[in-house]
Amino acid sequence: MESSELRKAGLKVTLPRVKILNILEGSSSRHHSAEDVYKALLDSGEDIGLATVYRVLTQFEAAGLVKRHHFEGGHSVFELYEGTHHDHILCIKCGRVDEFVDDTIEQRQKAIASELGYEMTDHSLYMYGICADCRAK
Amino acid sequence: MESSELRKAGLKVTLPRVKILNILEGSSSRHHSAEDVYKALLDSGEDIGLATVYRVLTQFEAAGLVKRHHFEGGHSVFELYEGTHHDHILCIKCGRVDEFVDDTIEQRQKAIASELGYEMTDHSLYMYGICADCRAK
DNA sequence: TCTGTAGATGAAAAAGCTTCTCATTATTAT
DNA sequence: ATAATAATGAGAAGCTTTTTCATCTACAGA
Ligand SMILES: [Mn+2]
Ligand SMILES: [Mn+2]
Ligand SMILES: [Zn+2]
Ligand SMILES: [Zn+2]
Repeated sequence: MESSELRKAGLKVTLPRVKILNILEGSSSRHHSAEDVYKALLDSGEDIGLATVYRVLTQFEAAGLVKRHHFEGGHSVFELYEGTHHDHILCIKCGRVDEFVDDTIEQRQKAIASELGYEMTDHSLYMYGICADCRAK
Repeated sequence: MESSELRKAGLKVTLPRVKILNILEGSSSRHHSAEDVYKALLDSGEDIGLATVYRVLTQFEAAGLVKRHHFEGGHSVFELYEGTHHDHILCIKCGRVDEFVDDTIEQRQKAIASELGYEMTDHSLYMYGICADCRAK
């Protein structure tokens, strides 16, 4: 149930927060812009402001419920955080997104940060290309 | 001489383009926002519009003279393209930027893209952390 | 060197995403 | 149920970037 997740995160259980969490959990796609979420709310008849969507997503991020990404093009996309890091590869033709984890890359990143004197706090790896479907024309 | 670089790129040799290239080539820092470049122009007494700065940087990118990056926070930064790819690690305290290349990571990226059925066209890896200086307080 | 024209520029407006403000409303502890 | 506190919605505003359009410039050709 969503209420407990929200309470656990120290957030009051309000209708906008429940509805937004519903959308993030119940959607077939995993990566949503704020606008996506807003439109889904409108479609399901909810009258929730765009400002609230941004506020709530930012709060969810701060609470660790969602992860924010900056895919090419600038604007933010959000996805439910399931406790494990992964990276992304995007099709520049159709927008398809695939996820992956590679231990070799993860380890090299740590090593490089350390060699350069950094204590790493975060990293983001995005790859762009043309997916098999799009290449098949 | 800058004029030949511009001509080689198929761009007319105009004062704004020469001045902007000067700034990119003659600056101690390698990574500049459009605003940075604009301020540098103002400081050197040039009266060049911000719109022109954006236009020229975008043209330079299209011509392969500069590479555009999207560091965390959304806005674009530009650097002269010297013919070789590299990745970046940024200090979240002081803004310091270090560059690196790691063949292991590059190869794994290619392999992963291929495993997932993609023909890779681009990739970007940014790491964030706290640099040695900033950790030393 | 002069000239015509395609292309470049500057100023201002507009676009697109995101945040802020503030009056109103909802939640929750008591 | 009440009071205190936090959340919401609408719209304004903020920021970076792009577009528009009238004016100006570079440069190929005469
Ligand atoms: Mn993902
Ligand atoms: Mn660089
Ligand atoms: Zn595709
Ligand atoms: Zn630092």
